[in-house]
Amino acid sequence: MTISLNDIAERAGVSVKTVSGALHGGSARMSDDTRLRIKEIAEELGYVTNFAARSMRQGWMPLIGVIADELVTSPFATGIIGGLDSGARASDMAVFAMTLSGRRNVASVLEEMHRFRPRAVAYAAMYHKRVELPAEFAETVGVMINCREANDRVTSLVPDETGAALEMTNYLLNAGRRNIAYINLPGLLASELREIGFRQALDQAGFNGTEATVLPAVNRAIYSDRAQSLVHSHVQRLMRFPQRPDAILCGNDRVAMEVYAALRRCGAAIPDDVAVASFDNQVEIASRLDPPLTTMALPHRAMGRKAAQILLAEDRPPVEVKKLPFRLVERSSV
Amino acid sequence: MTISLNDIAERAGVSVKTVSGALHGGSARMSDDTRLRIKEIAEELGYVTNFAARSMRQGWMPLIGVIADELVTSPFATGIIGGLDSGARASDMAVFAMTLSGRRNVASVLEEMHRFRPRAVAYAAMYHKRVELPAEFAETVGVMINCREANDRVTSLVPDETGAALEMTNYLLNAGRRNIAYINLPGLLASELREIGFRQALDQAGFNGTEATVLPAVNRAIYSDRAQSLVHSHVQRLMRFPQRPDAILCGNDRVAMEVYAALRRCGAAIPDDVAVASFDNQVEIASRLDPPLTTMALPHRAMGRKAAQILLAEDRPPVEVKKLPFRLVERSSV
DNA sequence: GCGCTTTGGGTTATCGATTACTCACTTGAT
DNA sequence: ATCAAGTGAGTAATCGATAACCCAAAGCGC
Repeated sequence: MTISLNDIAERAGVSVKTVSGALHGGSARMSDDTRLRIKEIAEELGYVTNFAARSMRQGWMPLIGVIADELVTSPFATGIIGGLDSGARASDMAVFAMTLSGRRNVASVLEEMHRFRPRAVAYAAMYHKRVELPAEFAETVGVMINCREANDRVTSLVPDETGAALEMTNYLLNAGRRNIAYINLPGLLASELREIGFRQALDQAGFNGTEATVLPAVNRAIYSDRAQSLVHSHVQRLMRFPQRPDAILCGNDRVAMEVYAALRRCGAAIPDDVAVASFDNQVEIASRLDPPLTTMALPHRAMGRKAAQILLAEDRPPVEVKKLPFRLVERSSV
Repeated sequence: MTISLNDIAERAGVSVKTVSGALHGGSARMSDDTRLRIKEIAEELGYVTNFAARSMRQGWMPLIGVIADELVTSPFATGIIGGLDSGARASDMAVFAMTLSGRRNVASVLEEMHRFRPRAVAYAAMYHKRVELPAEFAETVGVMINCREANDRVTSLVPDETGAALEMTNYLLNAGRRNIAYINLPGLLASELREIGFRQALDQAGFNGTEATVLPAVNRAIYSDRAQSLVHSHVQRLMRFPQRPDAILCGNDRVAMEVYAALRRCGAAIPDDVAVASFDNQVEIASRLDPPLTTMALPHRAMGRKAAQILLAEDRPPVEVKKLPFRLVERSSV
């Protein structure tokens, strides 16, 4: 049997309310003497608050629910959940994640979640996308993380893809690179937005299109051999151009990995002959490559923390789409 | 305001107890007519069970708590949490994970967890290790996943490292390989146990030690250049041996990745000249390598599922250490 | 000395679901 | 016709923490 406030009250010879006040209500009126004595007894008996009981009165459990659209364990989830967790902990809340896997749909997972009466619920996607949320849940879900609700009826936190590409391209330009190729992953929302930023930066710098090249890598199965050979052939062709690129910007770190291999085969040195830069900062890849890859880190942790802030705010702020900045991680590939 | 049984009872003109019986108590005595009518009203009002309230009587929430010793997001966690989740769902339980990060110790995280009154608690490690659990928690934690309690006072589920190495080595022997080198990662529990299996298999096959070689890779920072060069130099030396190995068994998939690169530099073909095999089945690596890597898959999912079974069993089985078998994933590197 | 405020703490109702107990009304057997 | 068994459903207590409300004693100004 677990210890309850009642057990402590009995032992201390006071009423439950006094015990409750002593342990939780910081400002409850009582002598320091009583408070201290009660705390000691609680400690001694090994009392642990029963959140379920408390929630009967509060109406909610100190939980932030997260509906994740992939198993909560992609390398990308680390940052989101971690940020959410640190933001939640600041308000003595815990994060409770449920995964949208197999044939479970949003509606059923949300209902399952609501059985636990979380204080607030967020929806998190593993990669930047648009998500169609059934209309009746637009109010239930407080924040979309790493995704936008199809009709923007819910506050969304997404990476500022375009801004990141702008920044990274300018970084390459500032490093003296003039002939920049961009190997993209078509079909992904992130890629499309990054491409916009890339072009913007070149426009602003006064370059016209002919000096820059945008080439597609393969979208879906980036593990397959075809993808690899596609990047390889792109790189080979690029290196035979009269105006050989002096920098290659990659859609993400995986593409960069293939570009590294392709450049090595062509005998091009990184960064001396060709600088390589990329997006995501998938640490296992980026810091492992030789030379270590300069890349824009996704603001996963920041999105998580910000989400907690928004969800736990006193008054829910108006719906908006917040674009969070990437962080430039300088390694030695530029 | 959320809907309660009371609201439904009022609307249906019956008592709460009848509503409770109709919705949850499968065998409660009442006319099908009443039951159906109540269910319809519940549906219409959007009733969602309040687990907190239910738990007041049950004494626990339908939760399986997991204390994870790393952020719940290593690629290895996928299987454990996923298995746990599928096992839990079969009993209408949810998985509630908390991470042991920063300066939070087991005691404080366990207390935090107990506030939610989970039905059972498991401890999960991200890689196979021994864990020192404070004595007072040996009874609180029901199962250790992927780790063993220092004094084996708690039922543990761990991968059968030795058996896996035995099986894989025999697989190589059956494939006609006779000169097998093993490049190990010293200092890791898993590696040491695998090495035992490797030696056992050779012994059983009647080989003496001279024909097999066990070489160390670097333990900690396997991303560093030194590690890479260590493996490289091992491989180079091996390939110059009079009795050149025809197979290299690797401590894990990362080591295999480096071995691939080293072999390529030596001009050795996989698997024609040298077969390569490994452990873990880190899919992102193993299926990506060229040729795809044959490796023993860690039983993460199985451990998770088994853990749920044990935790939710009617009567807690006696403490034991269960070794779960790996699964041989045949690709084309042997 | 009287009434008024402050301090310390008790009483009791409440949140929502469950359950032991009770009760009224049918049936069916004797 | 009467009693026993069975059926359908209500009553009220309960779980643990909290909060509104109440009360007694002490301190204070006049």
